[in-house]
Amino acid sequence: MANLLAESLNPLIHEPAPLRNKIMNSLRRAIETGALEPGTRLVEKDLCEKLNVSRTSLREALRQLQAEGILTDLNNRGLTVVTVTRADAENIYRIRGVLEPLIVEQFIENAPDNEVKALKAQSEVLKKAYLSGNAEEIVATKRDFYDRICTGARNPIAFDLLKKLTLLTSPLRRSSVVRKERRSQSIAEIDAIVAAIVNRDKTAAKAAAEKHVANSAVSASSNAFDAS
Amino acid sequence: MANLLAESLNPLIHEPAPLRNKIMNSLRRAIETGALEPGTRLVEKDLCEKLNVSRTSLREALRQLQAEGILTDLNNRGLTVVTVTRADAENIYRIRGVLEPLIVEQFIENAPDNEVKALKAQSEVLKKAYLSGNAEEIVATKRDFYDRICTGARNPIAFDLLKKLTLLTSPLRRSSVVRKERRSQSIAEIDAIVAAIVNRDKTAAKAAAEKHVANSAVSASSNAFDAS
DNA sequence: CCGTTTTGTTTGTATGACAATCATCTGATC
DNA sequence: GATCAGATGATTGTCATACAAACAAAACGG
Repeated sequence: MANLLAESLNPLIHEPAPLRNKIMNSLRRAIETGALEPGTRLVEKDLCEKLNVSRTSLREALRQLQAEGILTDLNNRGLTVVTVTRADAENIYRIRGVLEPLIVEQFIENAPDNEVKALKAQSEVLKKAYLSGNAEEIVATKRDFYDRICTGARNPIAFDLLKKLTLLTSPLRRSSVVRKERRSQSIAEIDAIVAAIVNRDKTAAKAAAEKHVANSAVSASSNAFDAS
Repeated sequence: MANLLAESLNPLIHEPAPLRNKIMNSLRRAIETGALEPGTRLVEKDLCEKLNVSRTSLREALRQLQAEGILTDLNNRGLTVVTVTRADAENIYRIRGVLEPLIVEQFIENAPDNEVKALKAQSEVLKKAYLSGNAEEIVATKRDFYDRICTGARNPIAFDLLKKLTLLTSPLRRSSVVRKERRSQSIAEIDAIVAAIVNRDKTAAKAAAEKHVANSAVSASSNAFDAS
């Protein structure tokens, strides 16, 4: 019980993170969850009051998010949550379509056996999560899965890029996890990736990763743009 | 003469860009040219005095550059110009090795004939620049060449990523242009890319682009890390 | 109803202030 | 002379306030 308590308190106690980082995380999460929809205008004074921070700190956080591409400049009239057009989405998925195979390739090159094993285990957890139906659990588990691959690939720069890119399309993907057909498809695709990784088969793994991205793309895209 | 004068004054006259953007550009250029070497600590007060700006604006610019990865956090002790390790450099070139072929592919898909023609023309200019020997001219011309490809590819997001990635490795590449062997090699590689593009041959163009990145990688890497 | 002026809102920039943190120097003690 | 504690200083993090500039919307006059 002491463990549980410590675990739940640790993140909050004596958080030495600069305030602007907390602000960034807060805003990022809000965008990720849809609390801040694309196109929403961000008025500094309002945010200051809601977050209870000074304009100075808030603006620094905004600049950082702006540089990440999540917020976009609106003339001289402040910032808005970026609206990802269909063309943007296609471009993002094209990029992911080459970055994720690269990550998988580097995972095969650099990850020791125990990490491969752990990845396989995590893929089983993910499979169960897909079947269980809990959307939040799916998202969390999938994130863990991806983190393992990216960390194992020993390419933090690509990891960073992918995080930013996926955040950009999070508004598109939000409702996409729910669809049952896509779920079983995802399971098969992930199985293929993991299987190829276990065999240390780069070509197959890259192909599987690319296919997975391509399918995610049509799923997210049809979800966000075709629906009327 | 009026033209020359206007050209050199234009960037300064009535620039409605926010001050922080000017600061960013100034710092970026300083890093690019080596005036600010990797590892240099950035002290806010000093920079304020040198640039004649307030700490508020400066800090916002710093946050933005930090988000771009050019500046890195040093504990709680301010910012430094990022030092690209050998591993980092390899990773960056791996990423460029998949992004640049993608861009070339999208150029073939999306660029109209007149842009292809203009690109070919620009490649001739670049070739001449390589032979002339003027380092600054080479860099400027090459940048123009790249800009054309990236713009023609209609993928501004990838363009943006590439700009940031290449800026990161600019300290490595700086002395690399000078070497004569690399120059003639570059000419051949770029010719191959352009030729494939003119033929609208995706496979060949991607292969040529990948090869070009790979060769740049060994050149920059041997230059920066192997030399003692 | 349209064009102009006024007003209000919001961002951009600057200044001054203070707390917190970390580095370095200093001095006392053994 | 070495080591440790405390004093000192430099630097960042955060805040409140102020004002100019740009822009939007409302008010006004024709």
